[in-house]
Amino acid sequence: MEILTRYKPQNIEKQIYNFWLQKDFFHSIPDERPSYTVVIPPPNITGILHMGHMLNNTFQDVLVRRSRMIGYNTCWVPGTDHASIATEAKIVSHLKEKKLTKSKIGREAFLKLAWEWTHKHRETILNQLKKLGCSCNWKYTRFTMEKSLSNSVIRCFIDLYRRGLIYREYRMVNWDTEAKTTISDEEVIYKECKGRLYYVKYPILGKKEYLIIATTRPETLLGDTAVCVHPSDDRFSHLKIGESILVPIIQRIVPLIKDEYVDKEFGSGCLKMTPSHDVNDQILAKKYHLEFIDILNEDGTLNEHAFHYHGKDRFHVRKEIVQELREKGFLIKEESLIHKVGVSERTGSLIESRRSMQWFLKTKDMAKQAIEAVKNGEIHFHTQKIENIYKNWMENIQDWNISRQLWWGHRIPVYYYNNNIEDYIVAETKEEALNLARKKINCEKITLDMFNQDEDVLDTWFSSWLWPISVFDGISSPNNKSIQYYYPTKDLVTGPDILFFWVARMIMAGYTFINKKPFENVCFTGVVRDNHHKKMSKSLGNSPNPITLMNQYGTDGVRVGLLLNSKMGNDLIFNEKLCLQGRNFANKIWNAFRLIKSWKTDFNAPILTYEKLAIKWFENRFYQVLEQIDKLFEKYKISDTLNILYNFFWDDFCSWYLEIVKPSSKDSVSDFLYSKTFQFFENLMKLLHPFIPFLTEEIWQQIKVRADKEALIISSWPKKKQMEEKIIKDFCKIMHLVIELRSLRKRQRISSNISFLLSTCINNEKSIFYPVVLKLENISELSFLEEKPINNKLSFLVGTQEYFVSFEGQTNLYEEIQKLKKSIEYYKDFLAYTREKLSNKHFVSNAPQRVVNLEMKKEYETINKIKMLQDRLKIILEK
RNA sequence: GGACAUUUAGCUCAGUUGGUUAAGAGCAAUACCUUGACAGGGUAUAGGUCAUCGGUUCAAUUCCGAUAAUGUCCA
Repeated sequence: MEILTRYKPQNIEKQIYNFWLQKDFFHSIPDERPSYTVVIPPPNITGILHMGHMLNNTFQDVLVRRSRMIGYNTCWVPGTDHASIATEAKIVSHLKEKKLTKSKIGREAFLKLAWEWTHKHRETILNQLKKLGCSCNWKYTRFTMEKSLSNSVIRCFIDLYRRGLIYREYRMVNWDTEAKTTISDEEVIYKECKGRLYYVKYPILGKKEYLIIATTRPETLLGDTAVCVHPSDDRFSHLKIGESILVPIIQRIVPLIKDEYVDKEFGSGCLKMTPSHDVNDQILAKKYHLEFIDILNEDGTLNEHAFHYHGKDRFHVRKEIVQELREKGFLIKEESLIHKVGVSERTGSLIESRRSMQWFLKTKDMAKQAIEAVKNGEIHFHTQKIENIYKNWMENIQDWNISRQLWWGHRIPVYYYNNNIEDYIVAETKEEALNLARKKINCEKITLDMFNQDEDVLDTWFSSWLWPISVFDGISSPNNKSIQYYYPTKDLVTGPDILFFWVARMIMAGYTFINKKPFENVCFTGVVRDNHHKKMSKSLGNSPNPITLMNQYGTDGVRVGLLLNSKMGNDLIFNEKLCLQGRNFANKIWNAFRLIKSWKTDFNAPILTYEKLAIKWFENRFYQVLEQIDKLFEKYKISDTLNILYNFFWDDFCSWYLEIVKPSSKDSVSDFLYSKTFQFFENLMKLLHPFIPFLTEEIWQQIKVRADKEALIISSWPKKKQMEEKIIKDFCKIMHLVIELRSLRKRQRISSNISFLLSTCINNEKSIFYPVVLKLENISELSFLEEKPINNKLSFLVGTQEYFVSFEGQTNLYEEIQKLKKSIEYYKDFLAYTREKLSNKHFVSNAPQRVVNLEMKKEYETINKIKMLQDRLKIILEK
C-alpha cells in the first residue's frame, strides 16, 4: 500500500479518538492497581476553549497518558462550572436585547432560561477538549449545579454554620452596580486611572474659617458624617475635637474628629468621613460612633438621602455636584492625578463600597492547616516560588463573603419564618426548617407557608472549592468506594491567577470536610501571551482560534507547539510558528515510519558490522534518554522532556541511526535489522505518545495488526535498563569525526560521491565504530600508519587525535592554511588562559586537586595540539 | 506604597547545590545540496563581556548587596 509522503492528520484524529472512546480506554473503575487521579479545572459554561485551556489541558493529558502507560489506574475527571455571575450576566444581556429584565420574568422563568443555556453550552467546550485529544473519563463528567454536587454545597454550608464558622453581618462589601451584587475582594481588579482631585471648602460653624478637604469623589459628601484631621497636625491644633463643621450643599452639621489614621501629606491633611462608602471611614466611624448614611441604591443611582440628586447615577451626580460647588463658591481648585480604582472582574463596572447584609465564612483557622500542609511538603507546588505568594495571602486571609445577590447558583439554605430578619433557620429543606423551628421556638402554630428562603445564592467558588471531593460524592457519602480509591487526587494543573480563588480554598476544604489534602501536586502553568507579551484574550483579539489552529496544523502539531517552549511557571510567549514546528515534527515521524516500512527483508541478507554497531549504540542511547526523561517527568519538566525527545528522534534516530543502517533502494535488509529497528521505533512511539497521541497511535496500528488490548494508549512504558556510558562516549567521538569529514568536504568542495582515503596513526586509540564512518562518509579505506605522513595536506583533529585524508583531485590549500592558523591562534589563547590559572599560587594551593589536575591535563593536551597543528602548517607551506 | 519574580545568541528558553577543553538547545539567519523517507528535507557555518556596578572567593552566568528595566501579586 502506498503511504502518503506527507502526514495528513485531519481524518485520522477523529477516527483514532473514536477508537479510544469505543474501547473505553479512558474509563476507570477502582481495582487493585494504584490510582492516579486528576480533576479538570472545570471550564465555565459560558466559555469556549482559549489558549490558556489548550496549554493547561494538554499538560494534564500528557501527565495522564504517561501515568496510564506506567500502570496506574488513571481517572481524569472532566466537568464544567456553572459560573454564577458570568452566566447570569450573559442571560441578563440576552434579556435586555428583548427589552426584558430579571425582575420582569421572575426567578422561576429566569432559572429555566439558565438551565436552557446550560444544556446548550455545556457540551461545546467538552467537545473541544475531545478534539484536543484529552483522555478524560467522560462517563464521570460533572457539573457544579447538578443535584449531587448541589447537595454537597448545601450540606457544607449547614455544616459550617453549625460549627459556628458562618455568620451574617451588615458590613462594607464590594458592590458591583451592574450585576447588582456583592463580590469578593479577589474579584476586584485594581486599575490605574486618571482622576481629578477636588479641593472643597467645609465651613466651621461659628467661626469665619473653613477647612479644605481634598477628595476624588465629591458626590460622596452627601453621606459625610464627620471630618477628620491628624491630632499632631499644627495647622489644626487650634480646633477642638467636636467642633461643628458644615457639609456644603446638604447643610449637615458634623463633628470634627482627630485620628492618627489621616495622612498629613496627602491633599490638605483633612479627611471627610463617609462611613457608608469607604472601608477605612467605616472603621473610624465605629471607633468614634459616627452616623452611617447610605446614599447609594443597588444600581449605582443615589437614594433619597441625596436630596435633589435622588435617582441620578453617581457619575452624573459627580459632574453636577462639582458644578454646584463651583457655583456656590465651595470649590477651591482641581488637580488631576493618577489613582487606582477597583473594577469588577466580571462586568468591568466600577466597584462601590457599600454596606449591606451578607453571609461570611470565618477562614482564619482553616487557613492555618492549609498553610502547614504546603509548608511541610504534604502538598507540593510546582514551581516552588508560588509557595511564597500562597503563604503571604493565607497568613493575611480575610473572612470570605460567600453570598451573592444573584439567582443562578446554589441558593442559600436559610429560611425566614416571619418578617424579623433574625428569625431564621438553616436547613436543607423547608420541611426540615419547619421541624427545627418548631423545636427552637416551641411553637406548634408555625406552618410551612410561613417560610421564605433567602433570596441570595452562594459564590461560585463556594462550590468549586469542593470539586475534588464532590465529584466523587465524598461529602454526602464519605466512605463510598470512589472517594476512598481516587482521593486524594494526584496532580492539579492550573493557572496562578486562581491560586486564591480556587487552589487555596480547595486545600482548606479538603482538611475541613474530610480531613485529607485534595491533591499531592499543583502545577502552575503560565499565562499565554502574544509576541508583544500581551496576555492572549478574546477581548484583545490577539488570540488565535484554537480550533482553527488544530485544523491547520493538526492537533499533535499544536500540542507540540504549545509545550515546546513552555517552562512550567513561566509565561508562554506563543507564536504560531511553534505549531508549524510541531507539524513538521509530526511529518518527520511519519516519514521515518514510511522509510522503515518500505524496507524489504531477506532471510539470507547478512547482518553488517556497521548495523550491529549502530544497534548497539542506539540501544544504549535509548536507555540513557529514557532515564533522563523519567527524571524530568518526576519534576514535571514537561517542556524539557519534549525537547529531549524531539532531538532524540530527529537527530539520534533519524539523522544518525537511520542514516547508518538504511539500505540502498535495491538492497534488502536482514530480519535482525528490520525487527530491531521496529523495536526501537515502537519504543520511540511509546515515549512520544503522551505528547503526540494521535499520530503515534495511528502508526502503532499501521505497524502491524493488533488486538484492542495491544493499543498504544494502554501499552506499557519502557522499563529502565542499565546502559554502558562508554559506548555512547565512543560514538560521540565518531560523530565528531564524521562532522569534521563533512566540514572538510564542504571546505574543499568535494562531492560526496568522491571517496576518501582516511588514515590515522597506529599508536592512537582505535574506535570500534570506524565501520560506521566508512559507511556514512564514503571512505574507501581506513589505514593505520606507523608515522605521520609528510606528503598529506588535509588533516584535522578530533580531540587529541589527528586524522589525515587523501583523495584523487585538487585541494584548495588556502582554505586549509586559514583553518590551521585560526586553530593555532585559538589554542594559543586557550593555553595562555590555562597557564595563567596554573601560575596562580593561590589557585594551586587552594583549589581541589581534581581541578588542578584537570587544568594541568588541559595544558599538556593543548601544547600537543598546537604542535600538531604547527607541524601540519609547516608541511603545507613547504610544499 | 509593600512583597516577590525575571533579565543568558536576532527571537523563545535550558543551564542540575561555584571549577567539566574559555556558556547550550530550538527557531530565525547565511552558504551549499534536489532520482528514492521527508524542501514540511539534508549538510555545514556564523551569533553571547550571561542587564549594570560593587562584594565574597584561588575561581562567579551560578552566592551576597546596590541600581536599572520588565512582569506578577497585595494594599
